[in-house]
Amino acid sequence: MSGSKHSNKTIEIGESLKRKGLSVTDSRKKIMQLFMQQKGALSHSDIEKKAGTAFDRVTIYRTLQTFLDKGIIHAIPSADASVRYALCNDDCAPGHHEHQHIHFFCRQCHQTFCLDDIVTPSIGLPRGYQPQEVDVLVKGVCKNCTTAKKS
Amino acid sequence: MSGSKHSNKTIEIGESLKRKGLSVTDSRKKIMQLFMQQKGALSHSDIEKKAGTAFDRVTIYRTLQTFLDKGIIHAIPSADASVRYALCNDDCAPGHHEHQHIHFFCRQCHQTFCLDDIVTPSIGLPRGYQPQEVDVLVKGVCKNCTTAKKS
DNA sequence: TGGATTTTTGCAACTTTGTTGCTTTTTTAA
DNA sequence: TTAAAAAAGCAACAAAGTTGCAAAAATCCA
Ligand SMILES: [Mn+2]
Ligand SMILES: [Mn+2]
Ligand SMILES: [Zn+2]
Ligand SMILES: [Zn+2]
Repeated sequence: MSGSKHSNKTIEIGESLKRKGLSVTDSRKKIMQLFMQQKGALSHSDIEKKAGTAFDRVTIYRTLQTFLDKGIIHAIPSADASVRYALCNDDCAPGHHEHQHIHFFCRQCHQTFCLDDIVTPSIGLPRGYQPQEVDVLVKGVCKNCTTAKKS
Repeated sequence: MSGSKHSNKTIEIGESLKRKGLSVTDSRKKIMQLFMQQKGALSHSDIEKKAGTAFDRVTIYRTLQTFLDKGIIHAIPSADASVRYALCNDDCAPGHHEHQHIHFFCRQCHQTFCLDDIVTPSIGLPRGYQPQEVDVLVKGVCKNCTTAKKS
């Protein structure tokens, strides 16, 4: 961290928001930063905890919705009613997400990861079913937790 | 529900609950029946609507939890924070669900179906990741909606 | 079948999560 | 620098989920 008013990263984040057609505000910068710092995905309540009292709950809801709309983040399905979000790294556009990667939920550290290099398989469906999108969620033990245990 | 008349189905449902080691109550019979009548999966609120004022909300929560624990139903992941449930038709045991099938969410009728004949693909993961379970959720247009449109 | 024992239910009170309308503040663009 | 537009904060509300406890029902056994 330099002593100057703006680090490079802050400038980058601001630029990135502008490129998506969004005005640059403290909460958007902060939430974007949280996603960038984070290896795993974040839920609403994760963000609330990490952001502390800095922002109103409502602002977080609205920011997440905006980021979803603009194709900045995507929602990751889960079976426990707690949706998590992660940055889109493909070129997702406003109104259209295009993700081919799968997600991994670690039962040990309870983090969810985007495995960007693992492409979703094509699924053979019964006659009449028209697929538009495939979500794959693998549960197990993640890389970090596996190697941590070994040593 | 406790009249003198018992249909075959009612007896079957009671037997089925007993086999799972559960006592037979009105709410469990009713909720079990709803799942059996239904082609698609049911959310908590679906059940609340269909059951009307017959049961307390809390009873529905507890019944769903019990059915999950006993391996009678399974939870289906979704990206919109509304978990749906469907009957297990494999031999799921208390404490252990074993499902190999995929799920299909129809964007037109908003129903979720178990495609019991479509087996989950095996996914090649990066080194260090240990998979234990694979959930596949395909979104698109279901068979019913496709054929309905054609005619 | 009756009645003690165990289990489940309903209720109330509460927490958490999510939504909406409105006012003030901040950001943007001229 | 200022006017217009957008976002944030606030409050009030609605929906979803949890917990403890007393009443009701189901099970068990003599
Ligand atoms: Mn992802
Ligand atoms: Mn299923
Ligand atoms: Zn892990
Ligand atoms: Zn359909």
